[in-house]
Amino acid sequence: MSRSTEGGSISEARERLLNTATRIFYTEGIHSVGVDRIVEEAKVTRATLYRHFSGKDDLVLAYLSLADQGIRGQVATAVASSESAPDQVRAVAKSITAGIRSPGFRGCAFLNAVAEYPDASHPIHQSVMAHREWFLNTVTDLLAQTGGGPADAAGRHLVMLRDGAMAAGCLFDPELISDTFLHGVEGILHARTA
Amino acid sequence: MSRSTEGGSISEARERLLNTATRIFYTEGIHSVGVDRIVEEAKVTRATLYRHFSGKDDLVLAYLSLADQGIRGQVATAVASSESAPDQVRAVAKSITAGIRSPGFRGCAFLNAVAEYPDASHPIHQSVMAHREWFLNTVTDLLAQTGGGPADAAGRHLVMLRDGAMAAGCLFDPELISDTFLHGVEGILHARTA
DNA sequence: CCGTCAAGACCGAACGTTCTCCCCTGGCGG
DNA sequence: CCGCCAGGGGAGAACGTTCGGTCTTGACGG
Repeated sequence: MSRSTEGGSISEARERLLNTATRIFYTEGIHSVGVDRIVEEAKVTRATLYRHFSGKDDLVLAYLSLADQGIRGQVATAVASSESAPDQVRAVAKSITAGIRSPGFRGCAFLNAVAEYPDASHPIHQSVMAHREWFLNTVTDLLAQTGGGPADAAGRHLVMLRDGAMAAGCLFDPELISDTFLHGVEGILHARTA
Repeated sequence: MSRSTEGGSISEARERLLNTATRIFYTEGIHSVGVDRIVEEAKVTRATLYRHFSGKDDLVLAYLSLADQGIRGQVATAVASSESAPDQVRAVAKSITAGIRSPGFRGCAFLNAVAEYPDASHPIHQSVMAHREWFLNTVTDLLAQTGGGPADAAGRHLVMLRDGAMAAGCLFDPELISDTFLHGVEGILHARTA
């Protein structure tokens, strides 16, 4: 476990910092927590934080980048789990509801972040936009493979449903939200394969 | 214009304060703006703010209450504009897309606020929840009047679509979002009246 | 020797909040 | 008519705390 070979540029303190920041930013928001909290709970000093990140914004960017990687992996796993395009869409939808049902779910990290950074020129806002663009393209491509012509409208429909499910998933019964979402996805699929 | 009779308990400074707070909180978020900004742009002094509100949180609550009143009025107008239940749902949906299309749209004031106040015990969080409960009940009642049995699932579906449309409306082309949303609403209606 | 980290002092600025002082206006009693 | 005063509002200083960020010192280990 202490094997830090292979490149070796990975700092253990940096990892603790990023994990702590991820947990706190996700559950409590960004503007409302100061670097003191993160530094304290990560058991590092301020100097260590600023040695690894250029500032708080950079830490937030790293947090979102980590979340982005996680979701991309999750989608890739879901797509790899099925053969047919419709089932791949269903698998992606199921992975979303799995997140909504999981304890500690606090909504979409990206939607939450963009609510705190409305300025479109801000790097954090742009990071959110980039993630959303990737996700829209990914599900649109997936839907296109189900046949039934251009999937742009269906892709937007699916993303809209996902955004609503993610936003409400921590404000309402997660089971009902998940059921409603999956039902809506089946509707989108049915409209294309019918 | 200076006629301030009739009760006269309405303070002109308070109104300026609340309007300014509404504009700034909605467009820039809550935690990221200080009372100094609001006080300055409302052309009042800090003392005046604290004479009318018990603190910043109270001002935020008043902002959300104002937004709540606005939306309730908007829904009431939409419902009154049509005779049949399906057309009333369409009218409500159109009023939502009108908001999304309007310049300066920054998403749902309540979803944005709750992203900054994840703590369920916080009064601001609870204020958002109360608004959302009212909205869900309202659209569920409306859908129930279209016939087709219990409308709980349809109501949740509609709210989910609305949440997604409001969340993405300021992150993507508002016209495409509006079209996608209205198309989804027609789908919900079609499933009930078919 | 050099990079990493702990520990903590320190900075200027902004935070939410409270304070005092004074002006202005309107109502009321003498 | 006049004097008084209560109260809303403006102006601004100041409160103590926290913010994000920098700096120093010294211990440890490759």
